[in-house]
Amino acid sequence: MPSPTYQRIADDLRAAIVDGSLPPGAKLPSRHELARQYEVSDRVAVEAVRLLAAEGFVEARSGSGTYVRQRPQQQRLARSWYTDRRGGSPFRAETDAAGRTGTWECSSKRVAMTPAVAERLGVAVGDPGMCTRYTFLDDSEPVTLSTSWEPLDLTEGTPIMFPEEGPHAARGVVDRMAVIGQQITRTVETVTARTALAAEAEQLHARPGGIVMTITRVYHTADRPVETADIVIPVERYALVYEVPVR
Amino acid sequence: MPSPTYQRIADDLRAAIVDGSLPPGAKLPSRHELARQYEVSDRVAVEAVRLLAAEGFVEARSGSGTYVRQRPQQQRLARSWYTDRRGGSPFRAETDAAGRTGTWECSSKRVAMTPAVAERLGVAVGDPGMCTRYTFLDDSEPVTLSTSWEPLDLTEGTPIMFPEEGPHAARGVVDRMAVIGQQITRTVETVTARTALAAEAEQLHARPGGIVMTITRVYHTADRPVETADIVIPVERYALVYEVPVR
DNA sequence: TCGAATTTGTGCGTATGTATC
DNA sequence: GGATACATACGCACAAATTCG
Repeated sequence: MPSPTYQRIADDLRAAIVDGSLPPGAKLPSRHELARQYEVSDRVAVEAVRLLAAEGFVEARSGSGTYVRQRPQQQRLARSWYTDRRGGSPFRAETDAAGRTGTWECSSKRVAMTPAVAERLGVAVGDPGMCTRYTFLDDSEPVTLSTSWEPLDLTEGTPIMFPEEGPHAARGVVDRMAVIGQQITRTVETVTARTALAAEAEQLHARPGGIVMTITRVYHTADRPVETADIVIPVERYALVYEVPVR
Repeated sequence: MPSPTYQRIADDLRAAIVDGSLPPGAKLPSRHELARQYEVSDRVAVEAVRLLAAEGFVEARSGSGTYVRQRPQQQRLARSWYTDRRGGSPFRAETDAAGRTGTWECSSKRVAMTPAVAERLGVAVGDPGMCTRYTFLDDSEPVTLSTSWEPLDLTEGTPIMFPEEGPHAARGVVDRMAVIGQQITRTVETVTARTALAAEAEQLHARPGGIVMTITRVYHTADRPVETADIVIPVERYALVYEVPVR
């Protein structure tokens, strides 16, 4: 079976973009022009271009034209073994090093552990936990969403019970846990990717349908998991960098 | 400005899928049904469903219906500090541990270093290099593509010049470089994600437009970078797991 | 086995609105 | 303001796959 026409047109244009004959910023033929060249109806050309837009290869500007997307300079988000060496939060250390201004907003509330989170933390479903939602901002632009859970059987009644209140606020998890004698020794990060949900796209000022990477992070002491988080990062603006010692 | 209707319909369905009211395998209303429910034309319902299909939430079967996709069990691809402790290739160690059968195909050729690769390896553009393309198979299913470059000023004339020939074939890069006295001490992996190119989708037996993670890997000795690779992994089947010591 | 009904995939022509130049 | 270009929407038509009596 032959590919449908709109696929064939999209394939032609995609190939031209990938091999550089349509460089970033170049303007695609208008859909009238495409329809004429391929001898198809206007609508078919629309479908072809819409497909490329959904794939992120081009960006349509109403009234102006459709252009090959500039791949915006990705910032690097280091997640290496050495990032937590100094005090403060890893995110702040990151942006400071790059000469940018990292801030965040958050809110915490008590929750009952859901099955997925309970399993990661090795606690029972329904156990009490502290759930904190963060939005990280880089020069006022939202760049990362994070939802974290800590088991209250560890932190209840301690000065670090609320991650962002009291004398130990705004430090990283590693430092905060150290205050109550929990020495975090390792973190396991599971990285995958998917398209952004509508709510996430809005919060991150990202394209709806844009790709996000998700990190499922679990901090461990020698004895047990003590914190877990779901982290959402738009691929448009950030790449993850892992530096790993060998042997 | 209000969202277009087809977006609103897609948002409703997407939310229902994410919160579980439309579980994996569930059948979506047909486009006639959707058009009736939302009091829109047939075409608008088609666009809404097409959007969800492009995002990978649903799968349409012609003549039957449109169904919420089963998320196939993601395999985990460990990229931790300890993976290279034993001999052989990391990929083989991985599949062996999971009780599966890892094999691969590859071909090597001499190339002149391109600017992007030359920069990673700290050599001059146009310097001679050995470029090897791998397709990794897991129980005969292609799961990872990798293109690797090694500078020939290091390996020319040595027994490891061709990665997959001679007495040291089919070992990992770390072991092979050790043969010529290059002790690899660390690797830097930059992780990002994008939609698959048509050729990649075909090679990986993946959905065209499906999401792949890409890893740009550089192996370093204490002195210099000695190998770099571009690795492409379909998100459908694999998640990356980084285990990172803290402090 | 056949055929009718259903459902998706694709395509055409048209219309209206809005953004850009 | 006018020409151009994209965004959305309507309605219709037919092919191909599937389902089911």
